Amino acid sequence: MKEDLTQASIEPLLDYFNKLILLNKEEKQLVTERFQPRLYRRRQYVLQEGDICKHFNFVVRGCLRSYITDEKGNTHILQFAAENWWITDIGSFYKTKASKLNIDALEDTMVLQISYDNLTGLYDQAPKFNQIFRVLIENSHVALQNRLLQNISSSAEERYLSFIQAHPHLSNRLPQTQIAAFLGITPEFLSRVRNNQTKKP
Amino acid sequence: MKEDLTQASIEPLLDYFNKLILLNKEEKQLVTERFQPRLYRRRQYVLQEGDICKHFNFVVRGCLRSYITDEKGNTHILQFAAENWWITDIGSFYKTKASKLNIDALEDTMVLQISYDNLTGLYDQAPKFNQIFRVLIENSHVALQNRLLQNISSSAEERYLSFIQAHPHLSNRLPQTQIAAFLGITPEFLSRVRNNQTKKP
DNA sequence: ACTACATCAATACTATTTCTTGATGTAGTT
DNA sequence: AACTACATCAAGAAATAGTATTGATGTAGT
Repeated sequence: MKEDLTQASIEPLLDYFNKLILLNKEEKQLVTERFQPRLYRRRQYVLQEGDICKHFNFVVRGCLRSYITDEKGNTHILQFAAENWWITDIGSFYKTKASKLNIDALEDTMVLQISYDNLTGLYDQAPKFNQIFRVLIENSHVALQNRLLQNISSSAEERYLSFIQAHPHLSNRLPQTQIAAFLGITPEFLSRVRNNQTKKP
Repeated sequence: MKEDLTQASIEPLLDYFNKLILLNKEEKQLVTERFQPRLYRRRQYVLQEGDICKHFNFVVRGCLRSYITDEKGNTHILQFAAENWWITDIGSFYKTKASKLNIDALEDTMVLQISYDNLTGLYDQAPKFNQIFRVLIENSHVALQNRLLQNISSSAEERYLSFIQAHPHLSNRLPQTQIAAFLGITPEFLSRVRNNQTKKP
């Protein structure tokens, strides 16, 4: 399964913005100028704990994840970002402070990324992007809140079910180890949960 | 083969320096403060062509390589850096100019790295390090010169033999593709050279 | 005691990376 | 024209790494 990742198309990003708010030609041009394509290979870091997050990343192709590693060495996944998703450490990015998160690639991944300076420049040149990025951050916020609510109120099985409902494409694309780390259970237990599921209905 | 790369020990670096010139307690403390541990995963870039090389890197565990890619897309390896070796683009680092080299990780690799500012600070606080880094750069220079001489004067087979003599541990640790890229031949031809060798003696 | 999970270890599978080999080609000697 | 020292391409084999499954056993909270 070889795919050409070298050609980064800006189209998916323009489409994404266009669905939120219609862009004119100049605005599309600005986006094209200020976003940079970049390839991250599987297992490669996009951001490492302790570093300052320098980019807002839009995934064109592939899949990234953000996570923390606890004292015991267990990793806890905050977010997956596959095609047409955003991922960054917003706190670190806007406040220019050290991040507590790691972001890395689960697959070879092409992103379109924008630096802080380029983003503030974009805001100045086309204030409309303030609104776009506000909406975008709102969306992330809502997703995060749902996830937290899920997490504190449901069993592993329920969380698994709502995960496959919310991300049907991811559930059979990502390794179960990753899904387990997202759900907060062991891969072994996830294996058993899945096994039960297939027997039930 | 699981290894703990999360714990970066400063010991190998202190040992390394100590073998060149004895350090006192304060100097060891300075080293500890000014060098940062950092993990690079296999295939991850430490430095990319066009970027400015920001660090002097000492490999604690793992292996890095520096290389260029030519117009045809072939990679030519300048240097491998395994345990207790240094790797950086000295020109880019000291002159703060864009590098022509790439440096990346062949294995998951823990380095201790020092930034330009921290290094000049170290020179100021403990002038002894001027001498240490001079020696260190001399060593690199000699290695480079030998490599060049080898390269312009020997056949692939001879270069291979002197490589395994100079780096016996690397010759069966690195993939042959990498060694071939270092020797300047194709992996296929290296395979045949090796085959001939085993038949001969 | 029962539920909902964890931990450890062994085994089986799958995918990816690396190595080898054969066939064929070429540029520069002899 | 033949020979040497390499390259290129393609296919398959071998080695390694990553992933999934299962059984046995453990534990904290109801």
